Amino acid sequence: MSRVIFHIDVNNAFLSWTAVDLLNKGYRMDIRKIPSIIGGDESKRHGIVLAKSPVAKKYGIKTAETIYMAKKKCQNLKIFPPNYSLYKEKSNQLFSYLKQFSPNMEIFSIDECFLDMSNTTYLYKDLKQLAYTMKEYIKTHFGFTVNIGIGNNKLCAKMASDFEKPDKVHTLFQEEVASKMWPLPVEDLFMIGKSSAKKLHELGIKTISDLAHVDLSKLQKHFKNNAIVMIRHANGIDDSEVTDGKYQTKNKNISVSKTLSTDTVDIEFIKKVLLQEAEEVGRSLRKQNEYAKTIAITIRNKDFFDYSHQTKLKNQTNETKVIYEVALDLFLKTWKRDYIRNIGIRLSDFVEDSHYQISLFESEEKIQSKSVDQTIDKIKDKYGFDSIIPASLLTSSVDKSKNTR
DNA sequence: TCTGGGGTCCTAGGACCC
DNA sequence: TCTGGGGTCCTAGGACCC
Repeated sequence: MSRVIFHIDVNNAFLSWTAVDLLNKGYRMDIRKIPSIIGGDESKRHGIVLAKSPVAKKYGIKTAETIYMAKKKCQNLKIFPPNYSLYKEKSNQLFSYLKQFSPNMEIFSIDECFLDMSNTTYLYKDLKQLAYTMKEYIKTHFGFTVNIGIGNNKLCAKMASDFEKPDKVHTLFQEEVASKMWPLPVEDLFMIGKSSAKKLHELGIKTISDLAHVDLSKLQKHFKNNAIVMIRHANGIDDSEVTDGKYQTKNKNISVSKTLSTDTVDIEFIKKVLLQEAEEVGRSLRKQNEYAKTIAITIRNKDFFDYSHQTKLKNQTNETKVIYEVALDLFLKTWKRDYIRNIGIRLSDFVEDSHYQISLFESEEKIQSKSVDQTIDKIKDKYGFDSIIPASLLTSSVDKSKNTR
């Protein structure tokens, strides 16, 4: 019994959603029809392209390139700031609509999901027709367009939704792989990024067809175990399941990082940033009721060189104070005294309970610190993240803007 | 010229143990 | 002077995704 999977992908999600919002607010122009982008704030050194209109694409503008470059390619480019809470809202709207069509939906990102339609054939005679119905409903009721890809597995569905955009339904069934997917350049294949594409080209592998027919042992010399997956993908083979939210577990790591307003060696300033970050990751971890065994700090210097350092704790924690102290210690041990552009904290190795040895008694101080966290979390749940700020942050100019994408 | 942020997964290499 | 091998755990760094 072969499976049927849908992949639904919002066209230029951030830009489309901002366009819909502006139109709702009486803005006269549809920014999808002009050269426009959603871009980060250059003054805060977040100056990259987050999304582009089809017209901007015609100018050669690419996602994730610098706004500086994008402006060079198109003089009259219109730039709009991102609005993450709006995007979350639009995303929820879309997913709650789609969920009615199958009990098995996997949310892949804020603007993409998979629907396993395999066991719905008794409900819908013509699944391709159903996809068109969904697409039209979304367009007329929500105001933005999607691409829907249909295939016998997740990979094919995802590749299909990427074919021609926007506002299209495409199929990529097993028997269509050779005609529809093999002619494409190898870098179009899911999970072939810049680095793999470069190596493949050097090996004379230019198309997905080339990759589908390459000798496994030859490829393994360059890609190790990954070669197997690459060749399977090139042949349209993928056994992975659509995993419903109820099986989707909590995050396996939680991280936060901030690009500073200027490159700095000011340790007092860095301490303030670390404290704020410890508060953020600690809170996220407490929210999923887990404790971290590993804490890491990540540093990016002014030359864009990244380095990191991590440590495994004897006793897992989710306390802001402990996270901060460990992170600061790691930082001081690692820092090369170079000018810092970006600093972050990452928590990983989660466990569900806080039980550890030395349980004869917890120190008074520790119990107090825990109850402080609980109190702060409660207040922030009620009044918002910025309602309580550690005293030492009140005088700092740390950028508190958060990215929810 | 200026280059975000938050995830997942994998691998190389060192430490350590038997 | 030449000197095992395997397993496991850990860290750092990289590739990829949106």
